[in-house]
Amino acid sequence: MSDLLERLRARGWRLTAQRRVVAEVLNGDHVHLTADEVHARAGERLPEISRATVYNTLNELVTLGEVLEVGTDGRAKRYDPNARTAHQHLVCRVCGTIRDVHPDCDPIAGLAETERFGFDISGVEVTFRGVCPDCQSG
Amino acid sequence: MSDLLERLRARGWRLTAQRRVVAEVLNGDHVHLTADEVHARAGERLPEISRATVYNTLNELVTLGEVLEVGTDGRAKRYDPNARTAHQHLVCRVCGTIRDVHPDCDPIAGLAETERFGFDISGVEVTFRGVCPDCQSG
DNA sequence: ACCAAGTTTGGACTTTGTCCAGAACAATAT
DNA sequence: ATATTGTTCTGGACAAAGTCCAAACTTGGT
Repeated sequence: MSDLLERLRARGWRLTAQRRVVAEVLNGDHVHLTADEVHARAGERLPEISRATVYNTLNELVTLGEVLEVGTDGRAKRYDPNARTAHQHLVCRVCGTIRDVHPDCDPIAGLAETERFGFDISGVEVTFRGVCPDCQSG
Repeated sequence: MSDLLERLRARGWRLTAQRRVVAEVLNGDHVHLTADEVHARAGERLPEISRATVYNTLNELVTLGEVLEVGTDGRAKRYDPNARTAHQHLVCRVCGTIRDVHPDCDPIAGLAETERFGFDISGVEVTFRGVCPDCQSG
């Protein structure tokens, strides 16, 4: 459960009609829409919303840390509202479906000191690649 | 050492002048050029090479499995000739520098059966994010 | 030398995303 | 209620990254 609106309201973020529909459209589990999909779905509820506003809002949400940008495998960025629980992604090589998965352990711990090249490491992204059940039969 | 040309010759890949310069330009350790950088450098040696050819060649190399596409954090894709040794990437959040790092263990093993959603998993990409020594002083 | 197959070219096109100036919209003060 | 001020939204122009395509060119085999 990600309750994005809840969190935004709690932060005192100015909630306009446009921002509300963007947040509503993004909310949920295993949701990973592209900016264009967000624009299309937001447009169903608020026909006049502009692409620029969708992009601006998504970027603000990312900056706030309430939404994650994920797994551009060459195509458009996708946005994941589930930014509060550490998780990784499992992506179907055929159809592009994304599932959230939850690691047992912290992958940062697996990186030896000698392999850090003096970097100050702040995060890690793990993307598992595979073929989903639907695409295996094809 | 990645010896890309060596490997390509061994596979009997038709080695034209254009393909040769692309492969030469890519060769090395910790090399992660964008398609545009490859085009620019290839152009120094073979001025008439076209962008389309560079893209075609890079995509073929990726398909062959001799080169990896990496870490488009919103910017252009980068190409890594070191596709034969399992390794992961460490990316500077400030300047975008990429270093290759070598994990101790196979991260796929860390994904529980119940978290696989029926996928047939074939690979994993791990990207560590941080700030490199040069950018820490800034 | 000729043919067939594979490669390269350059330009047009598509997709994804940013930028900007002006219009519209809150929220607050008068 | 009205004016003021700062923020947000809009739509269109723009830019970057990459794909597509038909025509021209190479290459290897006979």
